[in-house]
Amino acid sequence: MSKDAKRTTIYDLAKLAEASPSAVSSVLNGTWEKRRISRKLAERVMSLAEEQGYSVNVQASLLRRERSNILGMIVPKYDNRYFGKIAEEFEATARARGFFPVVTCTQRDPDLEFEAAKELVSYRAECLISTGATDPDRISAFCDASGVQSINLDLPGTLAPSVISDNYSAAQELTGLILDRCEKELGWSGPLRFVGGRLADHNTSARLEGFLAEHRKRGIAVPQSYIMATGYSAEKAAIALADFHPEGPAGIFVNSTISLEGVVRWHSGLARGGDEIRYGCFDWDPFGPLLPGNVGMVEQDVSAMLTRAFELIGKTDLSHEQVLIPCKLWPFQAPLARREG
Amino acid sequence: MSKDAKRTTIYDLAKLAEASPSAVSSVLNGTWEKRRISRKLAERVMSLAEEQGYSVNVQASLLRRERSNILGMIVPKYDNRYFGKIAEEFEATARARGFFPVVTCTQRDPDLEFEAAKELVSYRAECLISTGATDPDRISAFCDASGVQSINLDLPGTLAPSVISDNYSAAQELTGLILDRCEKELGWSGPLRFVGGRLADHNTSARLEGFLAEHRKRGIAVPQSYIMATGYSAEKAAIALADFHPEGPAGIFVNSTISLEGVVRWHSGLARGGDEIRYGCFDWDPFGPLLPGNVGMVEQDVSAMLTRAFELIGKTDLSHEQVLIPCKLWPFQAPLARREG
DNA sequence: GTTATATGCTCCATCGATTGCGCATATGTT
DNA sequence: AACATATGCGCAATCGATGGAGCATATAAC
Repeated sequence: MSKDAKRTTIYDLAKLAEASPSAVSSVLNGTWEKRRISRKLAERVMSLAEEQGYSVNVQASLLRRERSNILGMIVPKYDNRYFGKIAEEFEATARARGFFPVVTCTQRDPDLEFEAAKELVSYRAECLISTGATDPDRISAFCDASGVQSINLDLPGTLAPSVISDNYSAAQELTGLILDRCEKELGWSGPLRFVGGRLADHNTSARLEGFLAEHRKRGIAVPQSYIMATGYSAEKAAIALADFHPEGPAGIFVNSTISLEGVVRWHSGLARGGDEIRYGCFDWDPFGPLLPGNVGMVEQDVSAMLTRAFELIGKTDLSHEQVLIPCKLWPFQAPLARREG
Repeated sequence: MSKDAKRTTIYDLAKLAEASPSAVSSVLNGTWEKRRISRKLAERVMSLAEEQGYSVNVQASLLRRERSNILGMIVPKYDNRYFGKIAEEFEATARARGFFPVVTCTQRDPDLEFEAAKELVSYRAECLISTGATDPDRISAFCDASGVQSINLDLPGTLAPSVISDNYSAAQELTGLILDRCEKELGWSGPLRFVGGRLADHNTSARLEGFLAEHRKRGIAVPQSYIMATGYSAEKAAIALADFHPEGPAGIFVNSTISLEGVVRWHSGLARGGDEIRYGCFDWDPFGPLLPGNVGMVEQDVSAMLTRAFELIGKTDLSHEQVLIPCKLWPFQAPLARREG
């Protein structure tokens, strides 16, 4: 069975079953009742297929029907829970709806993103979801020219509908939480510092706006130097903070878990122990609640985002609007008083 | 350009270029010099293709050449850095070698694993790499019957070559590290507890052997009740430890970051503060070094594993042996003495 | 007994790209 | 002038599956 150089085709099965290839084909793709094939022949063919280890040649099948069933997704990285969850849920949902999901990871590299998109278009994907793409419009334009639907997730574009988190509101809430906790636990009232992300990036700028709005609401001025959007890198966050040796209380709004790594590294290295530091992070990680000084995290609602994105698939009359999905804010308890234990 | 219901084909381009479809095809797939097509025609075709936004129909192309260029990979989850890195590096390496990587995440579900494998075989993948598959032999047997090569990564099987971490040695080293640190910092000499993983699982049992070997070497007996292989879940690890209220020093060997979450949750909730607890984890996470009590972690050498796996692709004369890849042990510094600061 | 209707299956063109073979025309050789 | 070789390209079969159209035979209706 495993010796055949060539794989079993419907023609082989047809010979064995003494039937025509079209009968075999219709049995195997489930249209045999519509095509009035007898149950007897159908069963013969199916058991032969089983026996011979037959599996359709998808390439041939897809060539003939003009549908690929492929759903493509581009994600920048797999190095945090957010994108990991997106990929997992996307695959599960796609499969549940009869699609073949193909997820590809493009390392935040605009050219790689575009190459991957082109590849997925070559495979005649039904729809391409660009997640956190650095240049979503370039991808949408290309997809458009090839008649492939595209949808933006996480970062918005102007040439396709976009499903994104409500960064502004959640950032404002998180800022409020950190300020409240600083007030309550340290008797100190800001302003906070903003660490991580890229200002050119839509999400970062929306979060910064929320951050500033909450300060404004409370009548707190934020010095320019407090905004440290150092990119998505633990090192850069740690370096940006390296010269910061707080003498008194301080608070930080951390943008993404990757920056959080840098902040926590800095924090744990503080000579004075950093007991008077409070921070919160716009992103979720299961180790977050265990980090000293962390007052809360924002978790983006991946399920809701994907649900909305899937609703858009196949729709053609789309206005290219942004769909905003609220986030969940997880406040953490004040740390157990270790020192007094 | 975006109005065409049908996508541009080589026949359309042939008409526009006043040439034959075969000439167009050879220009577009790079064989035109071998086929003695003039540079002049080639350039005309290429610019027309660009202009028309042409992209090959991979389905048709792959049907004709009997090569798919698809490299499939099955991973159980994207919820930790290990599998995330595997997926990322697999994709990058595959792309660099001219393959089209398709990674699919199967939620540790044996049936889903098998379905995904069947799907990839239908796509005529050149080779399927099963990572951490719960039932790798079932997949290998199926692939074998269809003439598709299969390779096991992370967990070994008997029907295909397997590239796995040297769990035994690394576990023994990690056990030694934890015991040493308990000795040095707490003046206590074990035995340690073993938390997380599944005993039926090859990796867990190899790690447990290394764990026991190191104890044996030091003449330390490990009570049966100290082995708590509660599965891959933070909750279960936390529950298993819930009744454990150490009065004196204690040490834990934690199997995987997912279990580590549970251990750390338990640890941070200890009434006495858990200052006399030391643990280490067989797995890597960037927040690890920042967790109090964590003396070190084992990082599996993803690059080396994938390099070896890629070397096996296309080889047919394979003995189905296991290739062992050494891990890296990262010892962490003793925590800065916060309390005395 | 003749005309509908149902049943069960086959024939064949088709999807788009690839490639062995071969036919012209151009250039070189003696 | 006659022949050899090189250049440039087209023809047509092929990969495997699909599905509209149609052909027998069987059963029902009148």
